[in-house]
Amino acid sequence: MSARAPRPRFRRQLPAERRRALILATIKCLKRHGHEGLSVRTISAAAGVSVGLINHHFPNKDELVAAAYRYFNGELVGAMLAAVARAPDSPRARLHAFLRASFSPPNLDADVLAVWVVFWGLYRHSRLIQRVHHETYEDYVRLVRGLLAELIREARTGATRTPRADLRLAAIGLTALVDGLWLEWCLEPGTFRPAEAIALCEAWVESLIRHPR
Amino acid sequence: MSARAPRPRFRRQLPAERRRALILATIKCLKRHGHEGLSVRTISAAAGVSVGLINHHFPNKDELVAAAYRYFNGELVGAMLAAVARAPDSPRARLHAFLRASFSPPNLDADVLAVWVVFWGLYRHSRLIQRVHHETYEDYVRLVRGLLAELIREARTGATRTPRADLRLAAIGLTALVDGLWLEWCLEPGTFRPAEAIALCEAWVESLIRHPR
DNA sequence: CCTGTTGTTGTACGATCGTTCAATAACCGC
DNA sequence: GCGGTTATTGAACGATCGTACAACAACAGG
Repeated sequence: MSARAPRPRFRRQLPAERRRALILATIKCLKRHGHEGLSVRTISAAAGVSVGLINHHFPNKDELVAAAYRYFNGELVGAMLAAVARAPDSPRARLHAFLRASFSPPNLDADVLAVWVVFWGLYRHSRLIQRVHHETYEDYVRLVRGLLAELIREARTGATRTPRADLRLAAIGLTALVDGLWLEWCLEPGTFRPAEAIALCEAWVESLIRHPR
Repeated sequence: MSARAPRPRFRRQLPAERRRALILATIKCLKRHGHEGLSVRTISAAAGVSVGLINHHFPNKDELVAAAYRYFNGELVGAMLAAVARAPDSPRARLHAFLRASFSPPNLDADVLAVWVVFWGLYRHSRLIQRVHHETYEDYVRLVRGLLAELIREARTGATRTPRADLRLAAIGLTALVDGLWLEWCLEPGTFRPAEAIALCEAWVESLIRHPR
């Protein structure tokens, strides 16, 4: 009665699944340990696999990190687009939905900032990261510009003329304000509430439309 | 005729001087190589000294990095305070001087951002960096709040009442706008000119004072 | 049940990391 | 000039890094 139960020591998975699991583990390590979490041993341990598996699914560590960056970026932009798409069909409601999504979990999180900081640090010295950035950031800029363009177009139906240049500067300013507030909150969550950040942004846009320069 | 010229192989320096040189070398490496520049070998090579000297003047690498952070922070805040002090004695002139200093070299520099990014990345996991941050950042916040308080006090001499809460939110918003624009410019210097950033900030403050919420 | 494919393991390697420490030599005071 | 102080050097250590690779084993198709 050799009731052998040779439970398999590991489970084979399709490359796509394993790649995704490794990407998720990379982000988890980044959140937990920052830049120090970016080692193949830390990541493979978090994924519950051996060290060598990373180089089986990715040509090298940099490619894994770049894939994680692409995934992270895509999640953010996707959440923003989805939030805007769910909003009522009015320029103000869409902007509000965008701001609400910007200043709520899972984006408004010190862990998320920690991940961004690491990616920013890699940006200057990694062609891969630069390429991923340019591929994904454009969608975000287009979204912000689109939201503002709607609002300005709506306001322009009146008598006030609004020159083209305003849209460019407005988008730059709104992006800066959102990013700056987001950064500030993540660094020191106690100093203001998310609702106040949204109010600040909406007030800025409002004054921009009512008193164009 | 033994015209021996036994030129000394190195020059002894006072600990204070050497420490300063090592701090400057650390910042230089951070600018040039980012997080990868943070190794005792890279730093000592940049300073033109041997590896062992770092541990003679600093108990360990983390203390050197923290000292570099303190120096870097001090330089920034010092430059801001000096710029404001040099300005004409009017609230608007002082704010303008602050903004001009924020959006000019040496602060407005992608290299400087690279250094900040590394320090931000260390912030969460290093008690030393956290302590230095709290010791130095307070001066900066006090400066911004002071500038805004002057402006609001001046505006309040009229009939409009301006509740206390506005100063807090105003400082938060201005800091966010400045930091966000600064970050944006360093990441992509081509999209707008420093003068436009200053104009955006001043317009924001202006609308804040004229139309308090 | 056997066989081929290939996802997975774990060791090994060379490089680099931060730190230690004995030896060295530059400079000051006599 | 001659010691004494100590800033400075450079080799050595153990730990950890990313990658390569041969051996193993899980699963599918016959």
